[in-house]
Amino acid sequence: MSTLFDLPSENAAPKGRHADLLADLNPAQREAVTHAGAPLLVVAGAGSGKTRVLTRRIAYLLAERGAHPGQIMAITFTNKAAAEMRERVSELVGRRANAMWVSTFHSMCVRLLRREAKTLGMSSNFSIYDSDDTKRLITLVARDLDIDPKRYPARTLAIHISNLKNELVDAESAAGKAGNDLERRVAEVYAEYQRRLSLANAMDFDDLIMRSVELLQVFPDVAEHYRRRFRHVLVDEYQDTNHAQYTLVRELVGTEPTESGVEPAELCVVGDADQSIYAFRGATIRNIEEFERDFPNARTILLEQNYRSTQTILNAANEVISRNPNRRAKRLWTDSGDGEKIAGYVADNEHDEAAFIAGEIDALADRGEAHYSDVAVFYRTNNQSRVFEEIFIRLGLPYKVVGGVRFYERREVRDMLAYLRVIANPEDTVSLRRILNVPKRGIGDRAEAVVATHAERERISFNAALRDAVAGKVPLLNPRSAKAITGFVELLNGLQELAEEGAEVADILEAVLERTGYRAELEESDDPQDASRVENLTELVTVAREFTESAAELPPPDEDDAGVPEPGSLAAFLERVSLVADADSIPTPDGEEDEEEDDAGVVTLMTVHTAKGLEYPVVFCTGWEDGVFPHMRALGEPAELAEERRLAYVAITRARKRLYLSRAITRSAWGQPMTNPASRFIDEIPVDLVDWRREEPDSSQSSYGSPRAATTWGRRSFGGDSVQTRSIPPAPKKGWQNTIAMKLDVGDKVSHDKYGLGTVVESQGDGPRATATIDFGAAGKVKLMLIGSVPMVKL
DNA sequence: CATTAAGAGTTTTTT
DNA sequence: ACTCTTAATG
Repeated sequence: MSTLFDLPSENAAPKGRHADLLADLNPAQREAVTHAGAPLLVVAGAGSGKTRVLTRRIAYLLAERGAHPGQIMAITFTNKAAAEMRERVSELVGRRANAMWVSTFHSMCVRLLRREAKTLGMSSNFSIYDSDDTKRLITLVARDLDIDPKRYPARTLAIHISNLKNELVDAESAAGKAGNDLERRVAEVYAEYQRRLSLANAMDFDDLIMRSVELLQVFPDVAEHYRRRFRHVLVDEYQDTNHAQYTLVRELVGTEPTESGVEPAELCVVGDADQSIYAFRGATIRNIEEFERDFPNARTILLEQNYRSTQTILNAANEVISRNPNRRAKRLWTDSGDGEKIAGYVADNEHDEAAFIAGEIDALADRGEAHYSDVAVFYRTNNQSRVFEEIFIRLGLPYKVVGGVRFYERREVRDMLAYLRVIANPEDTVSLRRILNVPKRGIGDRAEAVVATHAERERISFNAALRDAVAGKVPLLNPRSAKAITGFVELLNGLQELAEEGAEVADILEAVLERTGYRAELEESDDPQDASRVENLTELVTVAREFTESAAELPPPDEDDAGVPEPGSLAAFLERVSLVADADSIPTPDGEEDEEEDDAGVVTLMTVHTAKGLEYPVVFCTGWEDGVFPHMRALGEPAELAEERRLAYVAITRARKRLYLSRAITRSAWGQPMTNPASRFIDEIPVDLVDWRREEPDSSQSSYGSPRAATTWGRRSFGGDSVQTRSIPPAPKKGWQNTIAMKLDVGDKVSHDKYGLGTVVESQGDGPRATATIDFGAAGKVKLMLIGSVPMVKL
């Protein structure tokens, strides 16, 4: 049916199409779409129609320049962006779009590596380790290498190894370049980590890129094959590429003709250095800044016209970002007018700030000026979401927090995925060790260590060592543990059989949940968290079910996609969940996603990072305080401060019509109230753009000694006017008493709920770090922290 | 081996 | 304040 519909339009006269594709573009956009030949950099300011340019360009390549869809590769950073691009191109060119490679860097590399696994001498069914798996493996490695986990935590080692991989430095060169103790340790761990990854038939996220680069560099014939095929390479969010990704792009398109005369492919990258907010993950704006140097003859097109925000909002954004040094000049403008002023609010504390925002949202909704779904609240760090949640719940404001702990990062989900991964790849040691004793089945640390040592000594995999344990070939193992391991191995065998018989992923999952007793354990528990865990697992089964069902509708795989998993298979499912991070969808302003309740939708709460790429009619930027935003850790580092400023720029430019900026004078952090000055970014916004609804109370007034709240209270008592309510100092919260450390001196007597009566024999420090050593007589001497809810009282 | 207490560390996180 | 990982103890 639909083919009949599609075909004529695809073959329609190019002229008609041509006009359609370019008609509603501005001159710069048009040029970006039609430019041919030399490498092209499109510097696309926020809201300047970047995605439109990319999709039109692809459509134009197909319609006007005789490109075949199979010759097009478009690379993004997120699955969401890839899906959107594919969809929008499909709207323009129909199902021909299926032959294009539109994917994230990582999916693209996985596809490449699975197809070419043989060339690299590996198996194409490798597992993909995410940062959690990576950290676990590094922990194991570091422990085996006797590295002090206090001095070199796995997290630190993982970050360093990741950075090295992003710079395409292998373990050997890392060892050669190591100039201090940390670097030598990192190099040592790096080498062993790689060895263990390969033993587990696994690659981490960074390997996907690095090995792909290696593939193209070491095997010129492979590189040529893909260059011959992909004549057009488009890269989105180019400012977020790291060195490895940059090199990958370079290898893909090539810089000069190959020996057999294949010309470099046509490259088009789109990005905005001002929106680079992932330097902490290895992204380098160098790549976009030096594009013209990297690719001689490159053409650069600047998109400055904005189709999203009011000029007021753009002016604020322009002013803030202009403070960044060494920046290429760029000024966003719009022809849609100034709009309203930015609303500012200075709150006494974070609760006051949240109350103001909730009230404001409520008022906007009442006046019919905005649906809840038009509104977003941004904060710098995830922990700031709590106060908003508290007050939104109290007021019954519908909201959704985006981000935080993601679905696929929840423990129960990861446990289940670990089972699936072991079923698909028994050599996946990290997953295997994760589920070894989950749920508890009597295989403790001791038994695990014995098996691991056996594996190491016999130079066999952990999986093989487990099977040795079953066969009684691990002498140091006590019989009880051996029996437990036998049970576990039999369980796995049964599940593997099920998978080999071709059971659906969802059914395998069900079998795991039943046979392991995982579900039963959660259902028996009376911890309310476990109830939601059961729900998450049910959700996971549903996801798996839908995954298999929708696989049937997928286009047939590429003819030379050997090694790429069968659609709908277990391997395909695992690949999907490894490379797709967000199951939680972000509510959209037009609410096409979940429009369950009334038409008003929900308010969206998220970090500024998460907000990149989104837009909302009404935006609340909260916590604009020095120390919060910009973050304390950025204050002393010019480079980091510049990144914070880009973050601020991203935040401001998300707003279409109304922008609110707020800050709190005091905010509790780490249990202690902190007084923060206004964010320097606020001072960078011209004063005439902001309408301050409330400013900082004049401190000279209150410094006269008489508490200002007390005086105003008495006088206003008859009017019932609540103007002053916000100035009333917040009532001390209950929790405060507990957060202040107990003051104990040597000789003091105490009573502890658990240890009973005791005498302080030593006291160290004060404040939140205070500790005391107390002699409880028969119960012995105990060193206790005095913070928090110590179940102890001073007598 | 499992349960509990102490300790340490808390920015952001597209894959 | 809070959460998670490691140490001590039943």
